[in-house]
Amino acid sequence: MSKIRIIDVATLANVSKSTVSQYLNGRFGHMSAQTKERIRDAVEALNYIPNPIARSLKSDKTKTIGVIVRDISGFNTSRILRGIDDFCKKNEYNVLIYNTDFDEEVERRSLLTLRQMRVDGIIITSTGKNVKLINEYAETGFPIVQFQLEYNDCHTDIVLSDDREASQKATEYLISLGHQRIAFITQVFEDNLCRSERYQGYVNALQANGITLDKDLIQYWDRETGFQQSPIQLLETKKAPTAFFTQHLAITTELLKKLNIANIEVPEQVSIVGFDEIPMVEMFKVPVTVVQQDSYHLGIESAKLLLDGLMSEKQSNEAKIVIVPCSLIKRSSCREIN
Amino acid sequence: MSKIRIIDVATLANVSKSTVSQYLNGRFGHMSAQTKERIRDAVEALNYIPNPIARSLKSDKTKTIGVIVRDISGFNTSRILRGIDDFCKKNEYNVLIYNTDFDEEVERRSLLTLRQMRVDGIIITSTGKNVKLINEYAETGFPIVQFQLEYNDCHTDIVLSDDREASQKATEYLISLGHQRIAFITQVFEDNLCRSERYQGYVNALQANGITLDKDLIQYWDRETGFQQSPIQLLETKKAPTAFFTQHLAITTELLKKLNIANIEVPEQVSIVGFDEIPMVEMFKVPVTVVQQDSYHLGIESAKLLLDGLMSEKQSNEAKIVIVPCSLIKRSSCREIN
DNA sequence: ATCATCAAGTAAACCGATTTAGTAAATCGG
DNA sequence: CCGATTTACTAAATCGGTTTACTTGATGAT
Repeated sequence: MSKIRIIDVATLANVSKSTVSQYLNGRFGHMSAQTKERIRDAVEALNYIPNPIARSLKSDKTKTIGVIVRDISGFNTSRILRGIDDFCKKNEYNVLIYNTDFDEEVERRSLLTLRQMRVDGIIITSTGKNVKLINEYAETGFPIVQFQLEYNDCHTDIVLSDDREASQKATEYLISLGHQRIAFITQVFEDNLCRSERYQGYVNALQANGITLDKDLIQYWDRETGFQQSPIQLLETKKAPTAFFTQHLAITTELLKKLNIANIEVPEQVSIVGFDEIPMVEMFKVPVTVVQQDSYHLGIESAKLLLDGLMSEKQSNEAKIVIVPCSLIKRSSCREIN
Repeated sequence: MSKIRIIDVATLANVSKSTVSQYLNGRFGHMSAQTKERIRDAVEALNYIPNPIARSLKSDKTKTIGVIVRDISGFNTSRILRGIDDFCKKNEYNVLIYNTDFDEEVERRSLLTLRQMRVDGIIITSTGKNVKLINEYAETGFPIVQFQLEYNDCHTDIVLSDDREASQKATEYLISLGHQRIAFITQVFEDNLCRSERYQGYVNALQANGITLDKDLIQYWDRETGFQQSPIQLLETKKAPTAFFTQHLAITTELLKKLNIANIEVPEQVSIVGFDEIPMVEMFKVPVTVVQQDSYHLGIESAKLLLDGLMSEKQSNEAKIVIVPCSLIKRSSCREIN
């Protein structure tokens, strides 16, 4: 394999390696047309490709970015990564992926390691526990982009789904079907940016339609402890909701299971809208209507934001925000009520 | 960030950079205990970490491997990648992922690019169209591991699922439930290693149980053209199968859809076993019994095989094969018949 | 004819490590 | 006590490029 070095090209073309280097970097100012041609021929003849490592050493650029995610094999994450990768490869950047599994210490080490590896920039969806380090990176001019941000105090460029808007639209859709009592089931959203945004969207939709917010319909769910109040019980109260708006894939599926066990029919007895697309939903007993985040685009936009910064010399010092719209995928889990 | 070089450490410790380099590489043979200590302190004090790029340039090792897959966001693929990545990170190797989308030209370019990038080895699940190039790599001593191999003429190390065994077990399971007429629905399997293996497993199971193979029950399916013969029609023939054994996730789901439309109850009217786990199956109307490939382990074993080769100097010249067992996940899509 | 300018190209330093070949001082054997 | 060996360490070459500063010969202006 390619053991050909710049010196071999130089020798064959009868010039110095400096000149070949100039040629390779498109600086033809200081060479005659013939020289240029001879070098071109030599490069071709030897099938020469510059050693990127040697290049990196001198230039201190690796044409590689780091991406820190929770789990590469997540349904959304893998799509986001695909977007990031597609955009990077198109621009001849490589991508180094680091998994954190939500572990803040692993995240910290990943940040450190990636800089030691001399990546040109980092895209991260963080645990929110390394805010200081991340902001420090950003402030010292190291290019860093965050997506799916879950906390507030952020000094970096960010890419987000249009959570509030999407949540509002979804709620309004239910309202348009006649639903007035819509349960909003969420993980705790204090200090969590996108969850708060979704809550805001829900509240806005109610307000815009003159429906007063009933705190009893705001229900919490937690991965460990499950539902704060059993949704089945909730349906038995006299102020029972006619629809559920669930804020997480896991919430949607758990709810579905519980309803199934309790023999409550969807959408006949209750309607459901979920946040986040569910793999294989169309195979479910009741395909459920969801807000779909455009994960692939989230990836593309993150990469774009980062590489734009890398490729245009002058960096603006104010943090940029890119919002990616979501879409409401209507399936058969909602019905119109009178 | 870390602008500290080996020379800074050397200066602080009052030795030459050669000695520091020796120290860093654990060759303490030629230095006194005090010197060693002074260097240790200096490294610590400056928080020095060697520049991996400079290292790579001299050593011609990048501590990075390339992985070529069809699509990073596939359900199985993403898990395999996670396995590969976990093993590599544990051994301080980095992973560069290339997606091919089944495109042989993209695959060829990925192979070329990865070598130009000087990766230390490659793990690939190939389209089967670049056999020559891959074998050429292997024969020139470049470390390369293939997994989920779909063709036969292979000169590299490989990691495979135990397709034949798993298929046999699954078929025997159906037989043990009393099924004698089991339809085997597959993509064309000529020239395709794992598909042929699965077919063999099926045939073996029948044979071992004294059931004669009925060619009419071998049905082909194709992504473009769908089922060779409608499964519904097949069920109406007088030699109808009592069970389906589907060889691909897409076949399983398409079959399920068709049966649903035709109002054929599973498992009451027909039993089903699928090959490959299906995301969210437990949410299906009928959770289906499947052969599950242990994707994560497939990844681990691939990485292990490659890194073992990289880390132990002497490479054996005969290609190694690692087989990873599958498991049969029993759900409610099969019933016992008399 | 003479000095300045410019075009075309090169030698050498540099990036930050590793490795080889070598040196000075201490130790050892006889 | 002298040459040989060992110990502890270093100078310089090397990896394969990029970049800077310099050279040379030709052209142009006066």
